[in-house]
Amino acid sequence: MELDIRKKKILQAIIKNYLETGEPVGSRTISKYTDLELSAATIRNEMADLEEMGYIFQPHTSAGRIPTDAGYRLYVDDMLESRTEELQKESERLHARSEELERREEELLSSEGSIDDRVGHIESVLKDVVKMLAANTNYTSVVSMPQTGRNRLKFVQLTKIDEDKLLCTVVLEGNIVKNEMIRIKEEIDQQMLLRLNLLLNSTLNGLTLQEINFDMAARTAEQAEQYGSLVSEIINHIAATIGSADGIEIFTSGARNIFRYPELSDSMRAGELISTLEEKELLTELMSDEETEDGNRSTGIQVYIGQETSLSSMKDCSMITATYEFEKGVYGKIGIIGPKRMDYEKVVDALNNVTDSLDRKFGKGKK
Amino acid sequence: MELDIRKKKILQAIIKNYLETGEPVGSRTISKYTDLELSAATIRNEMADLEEMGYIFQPHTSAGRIPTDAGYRLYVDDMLESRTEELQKESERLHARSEELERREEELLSSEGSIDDRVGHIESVLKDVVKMLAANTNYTSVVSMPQTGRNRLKFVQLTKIDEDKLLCTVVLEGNIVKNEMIRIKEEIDQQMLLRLNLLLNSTLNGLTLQEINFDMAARTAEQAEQYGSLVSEIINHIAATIGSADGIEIFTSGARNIFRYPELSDSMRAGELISTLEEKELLTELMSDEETEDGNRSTGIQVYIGQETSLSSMKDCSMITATYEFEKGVYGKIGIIGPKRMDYEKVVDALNNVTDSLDRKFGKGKK
DNA sequence: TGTTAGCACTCTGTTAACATGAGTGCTAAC
DNA sequence: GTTAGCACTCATGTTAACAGAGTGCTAACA
Repeated sequence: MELDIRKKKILQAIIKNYLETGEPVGSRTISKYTDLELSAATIRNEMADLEEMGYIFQPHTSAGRIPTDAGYRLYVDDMLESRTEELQKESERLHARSEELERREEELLSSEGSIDDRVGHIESVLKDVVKMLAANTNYTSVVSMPQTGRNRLKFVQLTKIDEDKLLCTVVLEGNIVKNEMIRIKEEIDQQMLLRLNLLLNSTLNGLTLQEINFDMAARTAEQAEQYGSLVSEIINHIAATIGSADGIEIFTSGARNIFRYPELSDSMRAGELISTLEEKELLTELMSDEETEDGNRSTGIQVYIGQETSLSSMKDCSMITATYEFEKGVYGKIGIIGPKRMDYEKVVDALNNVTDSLDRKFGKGKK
Repeated sequence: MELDIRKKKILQAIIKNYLETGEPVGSRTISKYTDLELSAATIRNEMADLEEMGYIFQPHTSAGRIPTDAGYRLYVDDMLESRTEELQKESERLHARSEELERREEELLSSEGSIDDRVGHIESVLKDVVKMLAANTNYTSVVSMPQTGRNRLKFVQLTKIDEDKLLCTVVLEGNIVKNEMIRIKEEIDQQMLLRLNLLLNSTLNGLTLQEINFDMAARTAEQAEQYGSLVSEIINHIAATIGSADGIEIFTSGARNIFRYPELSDSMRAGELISTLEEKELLTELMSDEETEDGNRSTGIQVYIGQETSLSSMKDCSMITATYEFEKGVYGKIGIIGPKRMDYEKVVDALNNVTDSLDRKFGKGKK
């Protein structure tokens, strides 16, 4: 069987209607809803075909039709295609369309000082953005802090805080900073500290977690004379620190929006969803900046429908993510989680706007 | 009317029964449940009295009775009293009783190195603890990072990271560390950086946020000669950093446990609760380490029943918090949120155990 | 005077029967 | 290929009946 234009139009009409109402949609509705001027009976025949092709299904005999994941997929792909075309042709119009949204974002993001304060405040900026996004879309939204690709060490520094405490500051490429307080057994003098700092920096600079191994820790420790054991422990700590930076930090907002959608809000489903949002580890996979080279990568928009996320807790959800650039080569992701019948179009627009703003604010230099 | 022993026993029986079943409890049940050997009719009379006194109420005519907040209060206060007595008399038994619980905690908390790694890992330790607590109690649990009382500045350090970036590391009393990346307009040499560090430390050391005002920023800036404007901006950043440290960091776990309790799990209520758990700001008040000097302060256990939290989202919940000591004088709180009919006794025990473990691990030196 | 048995009354939750309405598939006619 | 008509199915909502649990009250009892 072939998916001709008419079938596609009907499918689109079904989906659009279902997105709006959330109710199974019947042939009569479509007959009136579209400009196809077809009777309900005809539509019924076409719908039977569409069902056979796997794009729609009936929740029970004698109910209207609901899109399947495949149906959504088709719809979304079409939408994304026309969206990117549109984007290329007249990106301004896109902005104008959600003008109000953007105005609010601008307001939120613009607050300049004579020092560029962008780096220190990412966390709060992202929290604000994710909050606003959730409030504007009525879906749950999620953002990940920028992730350094390989987490190369850029700079280490030990500082004496108390007689028995050293502060170990680790800066990774992409200017991710981590601290660790280390308690030491015997006091250490400033002179020695300076030497240790030099030693650590010269040895560890530019290395990734994988490259800091037992062997080199031992060799470095040797050079530190009587502080050998201390140094090797410090290196362990540094490795652990880098490792912990590998865990992506994620913020969520608008979890309660789940309850707006009956298909997600029964105890079981909602509980599972809330869990994954709270524990965040499970979201890591979805929010990590993996390198896929499919067509949509250009706009950075990625759509996961139902099972496509491979998280069982999200089998009734869709998720849309977009990538923003923090520093050159350092990306983070921002996403929206909603019911499968979410307003994909609106969400894609909203995410595009947000990432534009973030890119302007952070990455690609302000306009 | 007087609350004699018999009435108290009946009230206790009602509450105990309600905690177990979650159903309104009737006179017949009590007549059998207690060792008072009274007929249902008698109990009914007493219950009418208890209702008049405001300790119990009927959800509707011809239903059993449910405790009011006042009823719970009475019950909890009695329980806490006997608990602390018991604690003083034979604290070992208490430990033995929840032996299994404690074993798990110990396992979780004990992992020693030759460097004392306690400081760097609080965050992960607390996350583990809160997770375990939620899993063991089947309630939602919450923990706050240690809060420095007044957030005095202990140490500042500027470090050059790139030509145009300084890393500003701020250490507050209680060894809370904060970083901020500052982008500067013109490069600065090491010599000058050293001087700025000295200047900043000598000026700001020991100050709280309140004490860092515009006036002194100006005076300090003067001393920095051509870097005056830079210094005053840096001071602003430092102030902001301290300010942000005032915001308590809170982790939650087991939010989904809300759905175990029907009285919390309808969309409205659950949504509101999830929101306050997600946004955390609202919890700040409850989790901040204010100095009350009521009796229960000794054990650090605090119980909020229903409206007592003053959060409307938690009007159907109870919350129990306990205080743990991180460093001398630096406390954090750990708490449990559940339905009003939660198992107060079990939760108090669990919290006592957890804070004991944390104190042993962090504060009062390992045993 | 405190306690108890008995009884009428109230409210909830469940079940069954029934009507309604939306939607389908199929057939026959256009 | 399209449409009108019709019988059939299924979910939903309403109503009535009924059992069960619990109360308050009264009268009897120790």
